[in-house]
Amino acid sequence: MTPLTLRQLRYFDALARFGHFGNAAAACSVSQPALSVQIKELETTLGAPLLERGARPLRLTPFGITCAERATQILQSVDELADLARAASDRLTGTLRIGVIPTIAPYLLPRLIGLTSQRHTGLDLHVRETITPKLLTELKAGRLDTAVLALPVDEPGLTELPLFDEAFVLVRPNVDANKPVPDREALREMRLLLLEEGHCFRDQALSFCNLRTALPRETLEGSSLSTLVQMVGAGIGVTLIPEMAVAVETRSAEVSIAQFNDPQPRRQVGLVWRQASPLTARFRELGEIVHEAAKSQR
Amino acid sequence: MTPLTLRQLRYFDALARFGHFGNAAAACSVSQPALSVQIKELETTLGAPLLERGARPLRLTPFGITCAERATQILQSVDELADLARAASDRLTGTLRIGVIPTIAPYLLPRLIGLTSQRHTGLDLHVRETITPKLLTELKAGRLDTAVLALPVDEPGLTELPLFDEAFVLVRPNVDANKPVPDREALREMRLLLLEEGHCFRDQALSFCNLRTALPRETLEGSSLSTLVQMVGAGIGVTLIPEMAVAVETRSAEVSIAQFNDPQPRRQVGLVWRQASPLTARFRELGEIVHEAAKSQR
DNA sequence: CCCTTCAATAATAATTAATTATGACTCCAC
DNA sequence: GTGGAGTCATAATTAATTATTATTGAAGGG
Repeated sequence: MTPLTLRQLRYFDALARFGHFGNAAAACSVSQPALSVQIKELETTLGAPLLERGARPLRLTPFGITCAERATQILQSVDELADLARAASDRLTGTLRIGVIPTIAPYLLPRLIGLTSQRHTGLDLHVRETITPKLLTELKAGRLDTAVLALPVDEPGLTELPLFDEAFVLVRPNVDANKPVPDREALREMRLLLLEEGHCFRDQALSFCNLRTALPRETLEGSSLSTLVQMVGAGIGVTLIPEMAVAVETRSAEVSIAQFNDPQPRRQVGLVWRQASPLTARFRELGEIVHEAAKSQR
Repeated sequence: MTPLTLRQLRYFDALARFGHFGNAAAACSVSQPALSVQIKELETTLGAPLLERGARPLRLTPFGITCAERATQILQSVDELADLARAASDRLTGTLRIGVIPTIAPYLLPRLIGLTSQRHTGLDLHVRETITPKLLTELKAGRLDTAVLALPVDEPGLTELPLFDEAFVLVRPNVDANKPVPDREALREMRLLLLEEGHCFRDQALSFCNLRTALPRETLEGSSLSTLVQMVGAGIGVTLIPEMAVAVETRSAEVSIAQFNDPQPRRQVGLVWRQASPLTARFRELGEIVHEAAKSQR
């Protein structure tokens, strides 16, 4: 009887996540037959079918579901073993999979990558940019090592390290530059441009205005801060952006920036990782570097 | 970079336990160089030394000790996975979602649940009672594992297992007990009580009378066989019920039961499941039990 | 010292897993 | 139902990994 291999568990884990042989194989960087064969091997070894052949969309058997959960857990343990090894070395080396939310990534990453490549030769940063809930899912599943996002996230099993606070500033057309800065009530009467659903920055902006949801009449949604600022430049409305975005975003748009009077809207940016990760000390080190990279943008 | 393998962990686990390459290799049924090479591979992959070379007796590095513990734990999880598979495939256990049509459910289930709870401790039956089309939809969507209903269903992708045949009997008021049994033509002239639209039993009864739809003038619809029999008892008309319902339904009603002369109306009861389901063998086993449970009602 | 023991290395054989090519089956649209 | 796209399984072959045996180098004990 052939022994169980980690390779089989890796392929099966991918298959369970993608629900598709071809995509799972691509994710594992192998051909589809290679994955097919290994899955069948795994079924033979375990002596029980993992999925219903010939059913589409792909369906796992009850045992398959159990097995996939267990496989994921085993693979995570194995990854931690590798982390453990890295933690034993005294520097930040190897591959580090880091997630960053879209309202931070473009302003932080260029400088962050610059800093780490200077000081930490041997560190290979893999960056994933997406919204907070997805980052947290990936993090907990062990597909990311750490993430830079707005605190608090308040998830059990995750450690948060606050790095710095930053204010949100008002972006309005140049023609409005000399008008008085609106307070939160006045802001509610203006056409406020926001990021689309799912971005934490959107929620923070809304909460500053004491709104729970957007007022459909008065808002317009964009997929990046850059888009929003361009629209402001075209006179369509006003928007908020974090301080770290100011330098980049005002470079190519005819807009005026204004600080709010107290109470200023703010967000806290921090680093998050799995509490159980053996790389905790390395993450704190990384936090320093992220902080430094962000500082130069503000 | 070569990936971590379970084989490496197995060898290293043995090495840590025996403290001796030769003995560890023997325990793994491989030659000493084979183990040596794999251990070195593991060290390369992890990027840290696991043991102090050139020391005798063999000494693990601090990281090696941690690693050995973790390896043992991982190997244990993998073994558990194999156990899980055996438990899953050995007998009919776990949760089984079964659908039953309303003209079978009340007569089959009490005894079926009795039998399974006796013989298959560990089997958790989830029952859903509804009409055939809905059962088939649920089945194909994977929200049911199997269903007991009247055959044929003739759906692609589903397997049918005939279990038994049963006749329909005539239910009429006690005062009619000594009248001759009507044939199908005579039945058309009587006031025939039927289940409401959607029940396959209704269609089977109509088809016996050579009718495609009910004659509105002469029929009355009920939502359960029990209701129909009660109405017969009140002298409102006559109805048909399957044999398995006789014992239960005549207990509390003043009605008389009569067998039809040939050709008798009949239905075939069977079990249906997704062709692709790996539980086929278990379903056949379940079929036996359903058959037995039904037998005792007839 | 020499001898024994142990682990590493080298050359080669065996095994395992990959690739490409192809076939079968399902689902959908016409 | 017929044709086509999509999806997974299978087959033949090649590439890779892992094993074996034979041998060497290094350490410790008489």
